[in-house]
Amino acid sequence: MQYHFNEIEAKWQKYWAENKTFQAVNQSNKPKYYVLDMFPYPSGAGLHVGHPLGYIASDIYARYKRHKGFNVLHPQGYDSFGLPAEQYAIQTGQHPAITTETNIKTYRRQLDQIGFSFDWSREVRTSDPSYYKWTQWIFIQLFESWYNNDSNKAEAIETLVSKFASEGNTHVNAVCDDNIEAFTAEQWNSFSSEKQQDILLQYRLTYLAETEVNWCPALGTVLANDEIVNGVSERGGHPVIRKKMTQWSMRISAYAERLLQGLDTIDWTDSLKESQRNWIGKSVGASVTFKVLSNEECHAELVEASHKIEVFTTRPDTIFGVSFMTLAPEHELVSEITTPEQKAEVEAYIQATAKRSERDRMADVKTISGVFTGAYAEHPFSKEPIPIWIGDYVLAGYGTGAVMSVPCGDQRDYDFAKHFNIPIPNIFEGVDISEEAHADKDHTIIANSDFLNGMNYKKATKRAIFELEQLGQGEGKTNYRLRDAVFSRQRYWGEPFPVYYVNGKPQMIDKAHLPIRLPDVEKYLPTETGEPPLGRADVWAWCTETHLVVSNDKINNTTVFPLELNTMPGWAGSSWYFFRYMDAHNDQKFASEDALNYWENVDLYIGGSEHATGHLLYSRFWVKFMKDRGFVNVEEPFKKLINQGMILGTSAIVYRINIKTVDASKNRIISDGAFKYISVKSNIFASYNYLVSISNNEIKPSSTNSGLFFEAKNKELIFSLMKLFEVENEYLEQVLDGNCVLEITYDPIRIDVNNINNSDEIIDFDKMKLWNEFENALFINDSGHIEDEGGVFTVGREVEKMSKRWLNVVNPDSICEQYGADSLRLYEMFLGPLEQAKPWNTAGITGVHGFLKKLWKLYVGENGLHVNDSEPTKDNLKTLHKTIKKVEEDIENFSFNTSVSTFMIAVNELTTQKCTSKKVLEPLLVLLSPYAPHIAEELYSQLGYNESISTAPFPKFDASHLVESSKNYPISFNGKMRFTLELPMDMSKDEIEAAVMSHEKTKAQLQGREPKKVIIVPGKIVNIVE
RNA sequence: GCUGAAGUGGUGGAAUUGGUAGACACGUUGGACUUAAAAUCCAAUGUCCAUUAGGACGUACGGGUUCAAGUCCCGUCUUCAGUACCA
Repeated sequence: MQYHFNEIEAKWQKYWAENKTFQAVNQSNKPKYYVLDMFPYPSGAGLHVGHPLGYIASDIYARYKRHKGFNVLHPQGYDSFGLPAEQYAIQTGQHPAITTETNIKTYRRQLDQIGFSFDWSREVRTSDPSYYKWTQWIFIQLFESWYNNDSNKAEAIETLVSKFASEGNTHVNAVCDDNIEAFTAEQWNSFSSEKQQDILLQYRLTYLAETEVNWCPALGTVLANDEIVNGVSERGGHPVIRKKMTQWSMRISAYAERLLQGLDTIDWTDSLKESQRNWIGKSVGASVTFKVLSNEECHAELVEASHKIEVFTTRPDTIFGVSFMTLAPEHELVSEITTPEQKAEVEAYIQATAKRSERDRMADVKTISGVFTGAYAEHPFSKEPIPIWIGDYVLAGYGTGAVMSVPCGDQRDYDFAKHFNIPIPNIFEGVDISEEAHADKDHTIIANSDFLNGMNYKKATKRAIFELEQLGQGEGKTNYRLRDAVFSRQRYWGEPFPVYYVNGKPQMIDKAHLPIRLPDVEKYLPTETGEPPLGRADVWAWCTETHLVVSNDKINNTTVFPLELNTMPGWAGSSWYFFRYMDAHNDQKFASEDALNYWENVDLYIGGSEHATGHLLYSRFWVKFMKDRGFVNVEEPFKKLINQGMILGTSAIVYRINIKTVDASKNRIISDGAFKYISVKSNIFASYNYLVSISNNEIKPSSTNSGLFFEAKNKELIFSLMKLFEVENEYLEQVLDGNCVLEITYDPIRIDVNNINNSDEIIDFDKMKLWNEFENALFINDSGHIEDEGGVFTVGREVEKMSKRWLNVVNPDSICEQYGADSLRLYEMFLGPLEQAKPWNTAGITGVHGFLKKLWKLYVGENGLHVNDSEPTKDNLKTLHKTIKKVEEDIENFSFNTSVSTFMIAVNELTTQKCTSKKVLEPLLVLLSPYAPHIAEELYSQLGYNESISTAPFPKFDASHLVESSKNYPISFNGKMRFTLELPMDMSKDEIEAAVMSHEKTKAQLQGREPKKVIIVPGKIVNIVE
């Protein structure tokens, strides 16, 4: 009986589906374990072999945990709102829901054929109204919450309202908008409802705010920074302008500190935690207020009270080193403080910066630019006037958009000061600042700084803040880089907001009436007036009497009101989906309390590192919010997280050859295509091996750049090349005379990797000729013959990102068909460490496939099963238990590549041992089952079981089988291993030394010399030092 | 620049605690079986020197610690990823 993987795999996939083998239950005596893959977007292109890598790893772990006696939740679903479906809809008019449905079907088929142990009964889709109903519900909860800094958590907005009503807002310690007016309880109670709503909006965790965005009028949409290249849209090259728009925002900044602290409680990689830390960007320092001196006279008595510049600094200890101030060109005070003499220059500078995109400004770090405003600020302590400059190295969006410049301690300030000849006072004891700024704060003593003299960074900072507070001109402050997150998208294919507007004030629709379904539109583009696509919907108004979405023409602004036209961003649905899997069909709650209490949070989360600062930060924010409001009882969504590395493609390259004769100075081309073949045929392609061989292995053609490959100088070679290319005689003579040079250049051309065999050779030339480029082409094969096709033709290879563009995409469908899902699963793991990026090369899969065949043969012979009840030998048990130990350790460490090797070694050994014992071969199947579940199930059933192998207990490791009686000692001389010696394990050090020293090879090695020292580590090594 | 990861045969990679570097595979070469091919099986395969015995070199580079270094320490270089005028 042979190993018919296709039949076996189809059979077990059907069995698992019919028997609901992997359905998780919400009540169990077993301990729970929750394994989750990052939410996939079902793209139209389907899966390539890179996609399932993480799924295979998590599946192995999930299956392993089932063998270990856990109740495992391992669900899967789709983050099915998103741009590609919308783009497709814009182009074709096809409703995105239809495209999405089709794509999901393809995805599901591809996932099923790989044999994942997903519990599909819990599938969720973000675009399903029964799901986004709860996304809308959470949005409303955020709207109805504020962040209380005193209790350090989010609270219901009612608690804020009652505070306002009883004591006004002056004692409220909340995370809110800047520049909020103070009011008393009486004032609050006398405010109109509209005014009250306006005020509350400044406190809510989701709020409407004016945000500056990159608006592209031609596309009618907002673009992300990386969608803009050189100030125009990447797609289409349309101009982009900065525009203020009213959009929903999320007050994630309220959670900055908790998001930072929480990182210490979770088991994520350092690099991931580090990028979240960077993103949150906490800096501790002080805010300092500088008074602006009046324009007329720079005397302290004439300080104009109305103009103050607030700055944030991490180095209040260096405040006596301030020699100028710099404002961002966009800073609102710039126009007010600029003196008439400087006005023209300042305005020109502001205009020039406005033209540069934010990205350009950031990319260009070298150019120092700025303008003096003519105004001066007063130093809070020395009362000296300080010139105020503007410069585009100060960003409007960070801190207060203004800095106190301390050139001696900050390199950018230093460069600026040098460039504009501003004094650079030195306030560090014994430090030379003639060449560059001195940023070190740990080993530096402050000098020339009045009351800070002689203090170190820590002391001086404390004192400076204290003194600033005394003056009322500053205080200690912690600043975060993390900005509130914009939550509105001018798109169609996303969650609609449950929001309508009364007199322009947002109102939440009552939770009882959710979901608010996405309306139909006849086109998926923005409206002519620049409104989002939902502006095209005819039925998109809210009736407060019937609680229904009604036709727009019923809008009367008394009972029927317009609905929100934006939709939610992609991260809305993905920020909480892991809770929905716990209770996917609940229509009363997003998940029942019982389910939430049982499953808690995700134990193991696997996905790509591209979500480091998006999804993984936002979902942590939402979970913390939901915890605060008592909806869930966990503080973090993902306990352990692993980033799988990208699988890269191995592109196949052929070299298009150009032959020219040029004059000896190489300036003038004498002939370009003066060859018979070129005049007849369009293209000549050379094989990699040919190109390497004619250059005597000196040149390896680059796969990415075209260029001069070869210059023929050698007469013999010239002859052979001319013969090969049938160069016309007139040139032949000139080349031989040395008047001309034969020059060969090449262009690398990628061809489909699926047309390459295991030895990097082209399989099918006819298939290739379907591409224009290769039609009628000629091929110089490895042996140097020009042929229409055929011969051995080796391609060059280059590792690059797997993408259609490079023709290096390998589809798992064809792998499964040719080698089976178990081979695919094993090979993906075998490629290398999970976290590392590594190239895919289909050629190698024969190795793991051969292993599976060998495994099969260990159990099944030509006449059926040859496993029996014979007692295992000592060797059998040794092999088994060493495999158990290694595989278990590997799985716990997510080192799946090494366990595949371990399986290979085990099967090689057991085959050599001719093992037929069920007592060894059965546990081996359980070990293998997480990796290659189909073959494991099949052989397990052939051993006589009617149940699935999926919950068979994981074999117990017994160390007694690994105890060795002897050890093959490496005998080293001065650390170099010379020979090995088999010695009993129970020998003492002295006995070992005696045995080694008396050995003839030792004597030969020493040649009579007396060793200085003999190092013996029993059970490990012997080292003789001469 | 900063942060993180990494650098080992022709290739993917192994060596988890400092203790026989290159496991396990791919590829290559030779052989068996076959009319032939495929499949399968066997053997060799880091580089160099040597007929053999054996020897020298070898984990990006330069130092160091140690009886012993891919592994630890110092310095340098390179690659990849993320991030960036963050005050």
